[in-house]
Amino acid sequence: MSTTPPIPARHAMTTKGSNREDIRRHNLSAVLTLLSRTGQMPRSALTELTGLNRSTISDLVTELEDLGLVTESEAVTTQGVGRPSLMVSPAEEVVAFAVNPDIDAITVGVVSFSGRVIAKVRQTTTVQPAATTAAETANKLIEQLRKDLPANYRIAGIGVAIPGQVRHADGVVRLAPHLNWVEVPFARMLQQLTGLPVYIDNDASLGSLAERDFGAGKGFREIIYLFGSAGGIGGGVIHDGIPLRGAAGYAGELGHVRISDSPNEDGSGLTGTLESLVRRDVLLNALGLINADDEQLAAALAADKSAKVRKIIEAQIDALAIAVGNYVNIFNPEVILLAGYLSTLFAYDSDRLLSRFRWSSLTASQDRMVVRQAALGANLLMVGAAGLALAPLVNAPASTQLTPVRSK
Amino acid sequence: MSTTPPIPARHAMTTKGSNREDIRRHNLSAVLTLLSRTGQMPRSALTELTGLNRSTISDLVTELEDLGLVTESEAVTTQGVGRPSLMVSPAEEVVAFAVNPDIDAITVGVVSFSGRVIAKVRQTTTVQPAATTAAETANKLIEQLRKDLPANYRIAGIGVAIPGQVRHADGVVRLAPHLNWVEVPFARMLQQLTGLPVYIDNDASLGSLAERDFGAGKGFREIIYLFGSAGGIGGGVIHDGIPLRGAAGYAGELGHVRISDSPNEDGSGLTGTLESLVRRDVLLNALGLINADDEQLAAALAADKSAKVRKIIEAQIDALAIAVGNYVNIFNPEVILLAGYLSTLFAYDSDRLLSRFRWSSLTASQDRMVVRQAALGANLLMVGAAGLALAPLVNAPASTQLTPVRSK
DNA sequence: CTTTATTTGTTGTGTAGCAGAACAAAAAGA
DNA sequence: TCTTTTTGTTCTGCTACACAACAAATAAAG
Repeated sequence: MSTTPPIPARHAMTTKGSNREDIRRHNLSAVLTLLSRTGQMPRSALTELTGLNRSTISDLVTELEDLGLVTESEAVTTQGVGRPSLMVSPAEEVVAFAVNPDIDAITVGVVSFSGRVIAKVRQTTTVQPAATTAAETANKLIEQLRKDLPANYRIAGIGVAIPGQVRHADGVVRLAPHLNWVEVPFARMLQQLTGLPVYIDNDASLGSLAERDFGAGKGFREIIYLFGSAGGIGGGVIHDGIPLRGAAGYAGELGHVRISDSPNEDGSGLTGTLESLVRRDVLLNALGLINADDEQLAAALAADKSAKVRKIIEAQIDALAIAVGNYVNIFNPEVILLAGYLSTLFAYDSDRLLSRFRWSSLTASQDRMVVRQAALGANLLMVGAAGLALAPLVNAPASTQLTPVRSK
Repeated sequence: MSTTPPIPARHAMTTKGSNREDIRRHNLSAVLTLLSRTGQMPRSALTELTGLNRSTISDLVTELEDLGLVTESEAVTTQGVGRPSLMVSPAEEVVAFAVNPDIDAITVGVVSFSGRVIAKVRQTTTVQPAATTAAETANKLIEQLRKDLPANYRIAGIGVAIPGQVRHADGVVRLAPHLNWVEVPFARMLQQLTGLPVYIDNDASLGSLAERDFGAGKGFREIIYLFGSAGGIGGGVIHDGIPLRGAAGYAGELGHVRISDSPNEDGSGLTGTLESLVRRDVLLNALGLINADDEQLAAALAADKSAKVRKIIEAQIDALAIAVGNYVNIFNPEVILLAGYLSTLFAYDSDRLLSRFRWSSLTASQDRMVVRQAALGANLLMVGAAGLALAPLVNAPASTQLTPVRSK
């Protein structure tokens, strides 16, 4: 008998039964997931990673090939004794559109199955686009991108990243403060314009997914993602490799968590929250900048040696450290990813952040935990949003419909 | 085509393949899970709830019966047209021991598979029992209870609820402040004494599980559980029906989250945390009580009308409201369960708590969310700890070994 | 009281999908 | 050139589920 059996990973799961079809779907999905994460992989690696039999993998890959989702090719490099294994690659012709409406611009991209951004267009807008305008602009940009795609490409759908709260039952934007959208059925609007299936979620949540699959969170299963932008602070939580969504999809509002008695208000009117204390605009102001991206900000920061600026930034780092400590206590993550403005703060004085944070969380929870800067840059939301639209395909390869580029 | 396809529940799961055995295990587990939660159930209900075929359920139930895990009996009450369905019940002879070492006493119980506490003994101790003493006492009590069990009973194992942080990789108590245990391999110690498999976890986490299965959290999949005791404030998070454990098992330290600039220290030396502001002992003191259980406290509270006491308790309610608001923003739960001392606070002035909390969390996240008092009383930890020990059996009914009461 | 409709348990058959074995193919090394 | 190693292919077998046919047990209708 084993000394101390490990606590079972899943204490209780679903009480739904499963049958042969579920197995097949799960195995097809497992293979396709591996391929979409790594780009390409020999068949022998698939057998090893899935634990399935060679003959089964052969069968699965054949089915995926028939579905047009993967291609097989002779191995170019051989790495050892024995017959070389066939290389399996995700089909480049399967793509998804990514849409990101924001205050100043609407960005639309085409992203391939393997996470490569094929094309991207950005249309700047006048202040605060109305939802209908945004949907029409997005539709126009999608049509434009669609024209340039080869005829044999197929589309999984559209993924939308929203700077706000999205109800995932029906894809309605519950509240997006900066866009001034309230209860906007954006998914439905865009679906009706484009005829494509539309998937929608909060931007920070999608960012955390992209980082998990292709960025600094690769290989981790417990991730806290904190993203600072001009609009405020958003968050995403990955638990056991899966995003935490909550009852309606609003989970992960890590910026709106109260950590102080300060009367400062954040973008949602809550006082003493992380977002109310860590403010990009305050720092820009102190540096005499009006509009600057994160690179320009970092440069200005490196140049400025004034005590005033240092004081501001240190106060913000201290606030961030408290929040990070809180999330370590709550989630016991493997890694905390700081993105955007928060990444800049971390880079400015990581020692201060780390030492303060160690002071404000339980020591046990800090075991082997790391704080990191996020890795993905400008294409973050494109990859994340497209990943959302591609998820149904990856989860159920055989039963997901794809739309040809040229509609009949 | 559907208008707006719902966001897939699981964005990405494991990349391990599955085979026929996995199906069988999953289905046996699904049936047994349903039975252990509801006590008993007709076969027809099992077919409906699992979605499996009648003949398959017949097969599964037969196997579980052969394993001695369930019994079938003629339905007593008939409720409608048609042939009455056979009633399936979890076997009463399958039990687990529950152990809960605390400052003042060690409690051990026998809990049946269906969540019934068959017997319970409590041995008071002198201050702060050393781990070895606690293990020996627990072993003695287990032997005592074991003697009284009928010979045909079988034991799944021992579940231990620890008031502290438990590393779930090896069952070591990382830190239990009130017991003054540091890096104690309690699971291994108890396993060596008893010869039974030992499972161990944090007490509040186990409390949340018990409430999910048998208490106020029944039927919910997104639960925040906050428990106030003499020792401090613990928490448990249930996400998608599964407890949130984090990288090492320390997740859910909801009492040690900083919500204020106050210099008050909590039991772990962190300042401004929920636990530092919501203190049972402070209230007891103000009421002139030395040692009182929650009932006595509530009674004293009802009798006392002094402004001083009201002020103390209102400050604590306000602090609790902030924390509750934070957790709503972070987790977007369906229900928040307040247990122990926090339940008393809630009962004292629920309106104040609710209105304050609504003020400190995002409105969207409050949609259809409820705050409730926990339902389980004194047997909470017994049921939770036993559930932990029974989990492997429920998850893999066919391949889990049970130990006979009389060892050969 | 008999007949009918309804629901459930039982039994036998069909089948999808995975494992495993045997064999062939393609590489490296002796 | 021969051996060893690794992988792909093909065939067989088995398991576990769905489905259909039938039997059993009830309530309702006549």
